[in-house]
Amino acid sequence: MASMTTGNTSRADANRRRILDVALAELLRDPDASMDQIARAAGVVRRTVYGHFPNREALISTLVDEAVAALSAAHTAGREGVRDPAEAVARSVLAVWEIADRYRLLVALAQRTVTMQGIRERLAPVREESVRLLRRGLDEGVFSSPLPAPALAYVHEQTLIAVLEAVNDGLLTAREAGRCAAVTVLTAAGVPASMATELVAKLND
Amino acid sequence: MASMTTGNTSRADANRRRILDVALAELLRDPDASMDQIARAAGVVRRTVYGHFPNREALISTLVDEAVAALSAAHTAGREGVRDPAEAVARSVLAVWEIADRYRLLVALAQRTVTMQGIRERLAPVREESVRLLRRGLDEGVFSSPLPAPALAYVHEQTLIAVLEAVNDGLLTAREAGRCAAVTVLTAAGVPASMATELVAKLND
DNA sequence: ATCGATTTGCACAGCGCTGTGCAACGGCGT
DNA sequence: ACGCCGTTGCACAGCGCTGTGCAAATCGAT
Repeated sequence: MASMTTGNTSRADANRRRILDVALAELLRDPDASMDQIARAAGVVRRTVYGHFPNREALISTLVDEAVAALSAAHTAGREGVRDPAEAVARSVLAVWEIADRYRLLVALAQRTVTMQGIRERLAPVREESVRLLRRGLDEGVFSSPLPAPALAYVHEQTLIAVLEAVNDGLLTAREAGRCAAVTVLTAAGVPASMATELVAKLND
Repeated sequence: MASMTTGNTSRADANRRRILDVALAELLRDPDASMDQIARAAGVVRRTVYGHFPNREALISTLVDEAVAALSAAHTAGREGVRDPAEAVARSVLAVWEIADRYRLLVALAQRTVTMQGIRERLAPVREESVRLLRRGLDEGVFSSPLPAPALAYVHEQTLIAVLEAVNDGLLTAREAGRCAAVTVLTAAGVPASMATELVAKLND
């Protein structure tokens, strides 16, 4: 058991991975899910989870780190080498959509003051990038909103969450949802609906 | 103490009212705030709260009932006798804005599976009205969105939350925020930005 | 079959929260 | 000054969760 923290057997690794995956799903369902709920959902006993993570916070922290990394990558990949802010936002949304569940967890956890304040800090860089992009769009007149860029970023974020929830409730198929989300985010930013749909349609080749 | 639940002394009533008000604020800050936190924030001992409400759920339930009533009233008042869906939505948003904090609590609690599932039920009627209004706007071509009406309702809701949070973070003054929220909701629904700003400006006389 | 790594089962102490009982204390009107 | 009603302080049992210790069982590979 001592080497579980350092050494790497395939068995232990697989379990650790599965615990993390299940924990993501479980925390998505209930942000205050207990270690026992997570363990049982992973087909494992509570004591085993403590073999892989010293405490609850460490588990969540690992999850958050992975999510932030994925989000950051998606966000960056979406907007690199793109001049048009609208297109950058659209690409970014489509990219983030691929890791929607992890994004959702981040937002859900960031809202709870209890869970962690460190999340906001770890999330800050990618949020700032988002704000910069929106501000550029606002300045160039591509976007149009009475809201300042940081506030628009909140709208951007919550819009994604809203569409996510719609998919969750079966109101939308997962396939069309990504494009819908992109179009909605753009129109919320003040891009004419026709222009937004056309742009997003073009991105899917 | 027995008559605290039935009889009405001014003292007890004032306390009860203050407990409810403080509980609203406290639960807004942390949806899982303990009875002790709420009591102390209200300048009262925990035992006293149990004198007014038999248990935690009863307290929250009262809060929810009040909030649903206020929301329902605001929502109805906003759209009665208005033919244009866009104007109805705008008026509704402005009306809801007056009870923003209670609305926020409702949404926050509705998201937690733990707290109550009854909230969704009590919230369902007003949500359905919202969906109907959005659907009418979609059908009449006033709104334009790739999203079906129920999904658009989610976007509507989360957009309000986003602007609320922006105000909370000092990115917006409370005065301008209402109109900003209305404009943003409309543009998210596909109403051209210029038309949305003009309409909302007109509503403030 | 055996060894080492891993998981399990159980027991435990500790913490914070809920809800209740009860006696004492407070203000306020008469 | 008295009585009423609300409030307080304290004590208590119960619950669920966390994190840890330890011995037994189990799995995988040699």
